[in-house]
Amino acid sequence: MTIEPSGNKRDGIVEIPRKPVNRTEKRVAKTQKKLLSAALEVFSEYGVDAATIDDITQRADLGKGTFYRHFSDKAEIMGCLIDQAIEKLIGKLRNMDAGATIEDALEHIINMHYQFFLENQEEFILLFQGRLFLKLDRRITEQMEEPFNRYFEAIESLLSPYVSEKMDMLRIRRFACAVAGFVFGFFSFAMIGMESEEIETGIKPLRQSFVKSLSSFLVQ
Amino acid sequence: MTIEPSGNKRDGIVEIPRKPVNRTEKRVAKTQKKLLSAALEVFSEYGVDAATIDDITQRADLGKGTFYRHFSDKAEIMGCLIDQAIEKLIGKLRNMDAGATIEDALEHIINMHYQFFLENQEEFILLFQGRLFLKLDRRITEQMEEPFNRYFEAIESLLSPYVSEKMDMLRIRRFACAVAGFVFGFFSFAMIGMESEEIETGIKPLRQSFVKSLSSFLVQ
DNA sequence: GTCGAAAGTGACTATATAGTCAATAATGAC
DNA sequence: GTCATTATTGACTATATAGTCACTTTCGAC
Repeated sequence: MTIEPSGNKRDGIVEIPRKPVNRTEKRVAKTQKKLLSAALEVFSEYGVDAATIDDITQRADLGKGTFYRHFSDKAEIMGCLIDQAIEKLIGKLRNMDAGATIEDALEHIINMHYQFFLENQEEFILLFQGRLFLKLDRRITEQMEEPFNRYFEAIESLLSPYVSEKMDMLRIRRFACAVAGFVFGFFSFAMIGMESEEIETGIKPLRQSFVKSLSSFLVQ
Repeated sequence: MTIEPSGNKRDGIVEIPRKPVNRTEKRVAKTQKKLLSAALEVFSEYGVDAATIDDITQRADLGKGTFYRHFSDKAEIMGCLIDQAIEKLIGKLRNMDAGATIEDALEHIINMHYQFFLENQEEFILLFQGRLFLKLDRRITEQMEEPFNRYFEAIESLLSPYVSEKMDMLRIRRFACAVAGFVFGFFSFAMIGMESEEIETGIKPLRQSFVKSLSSFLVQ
């Protein structure tokens, strides 16, 4: 049983990860999972750049060689984590009640981001770090942009029912940027001087205002 | 003439940087400036963690030892840059026309952020990176938080004239977080899929809506 | 011009990290 | 059980970076 070092979802063809059947496959899956969750912890604690492979394998309680059997380098495991996090966030966005108004839809989007932020602070930090890779290194960026585009597309498809035919994709993209920016930005800045409960009570009235602004922007 | 390696504004007492008088002082000032601007470039290109001292000194066309004569390490020069950037941003915020309405004040805040973003993309990236140091390493964080607090206070003092007496500081702080979050977040995300002109046309209607919502939030 | 003091230099050392690989352990097929 | 296959290991090498320091250059006082 050989593991393709770069055999993850990010290489064009999506690999169907069929359920592990025997002990070896289970062990491999368990090892990969340990590595991924250790990397997530370490990346969000120290930052992606500052984190070392040794940090990851020590946190995972595995030998260093094992890391290189599963991932070719730090960028690859980072890519997998970004993918995972975005999928989780998109999953939350998808399950929306039918027959919702546009305000409902917007509330839903913001609430789901908030929930994601509360439940997955490490992933939240990771996504924001990933976001900022943008200007940092073009090579990593291009590899990174694809999952973010899927994220924007998820927001767009949620909102397209409410949007007039004439509104072009660019306009919706702008809108998605604003939502993502507001939600991520608010929580990011809120972290500086606010306790968790404060964030909750603080975001509520702002969220209402924001929803009003955005819906009037969309239907205009 | 001796340079205190940690003799910058960040250590409690604010040092008055009197104008250089002789050639030596001019040379020192020039060297420091070269180091700072090289560091700014390098940090925003590669990321603070990934950037090395050699990157900085090579970019500045100076010997490595010179760096250590002016700054004790990377964190210190980073601190100076954050300070500088925040000061620049606060400076922009301050010069507001007297007799402005609350909508004017909000517009002004958002416009100044936008201008800062356009004119100082490197600083913008740096501040956002600094912002995220939060969860990454507590030691660096505490050193970092002080300028961000000054930033929040600048926003608060701009808005306090319009706010009812009963509104407590915490509430205003929340508001400042939301504004900063929205503006920084929007631009950060906008970078992913938008050209510069698109950002400008994209932000405009959102800004108007946002201002309306926020002012009603403040005066309520 | 001379001289003392401070700024600037870059080769050097010490250290930390990435990535390798020969050896070991676990597993499945028979 | 035996054996072939493959996952796992961690000591090892190669390399990159932080930080130092003896030396050179620049400057100002006289």
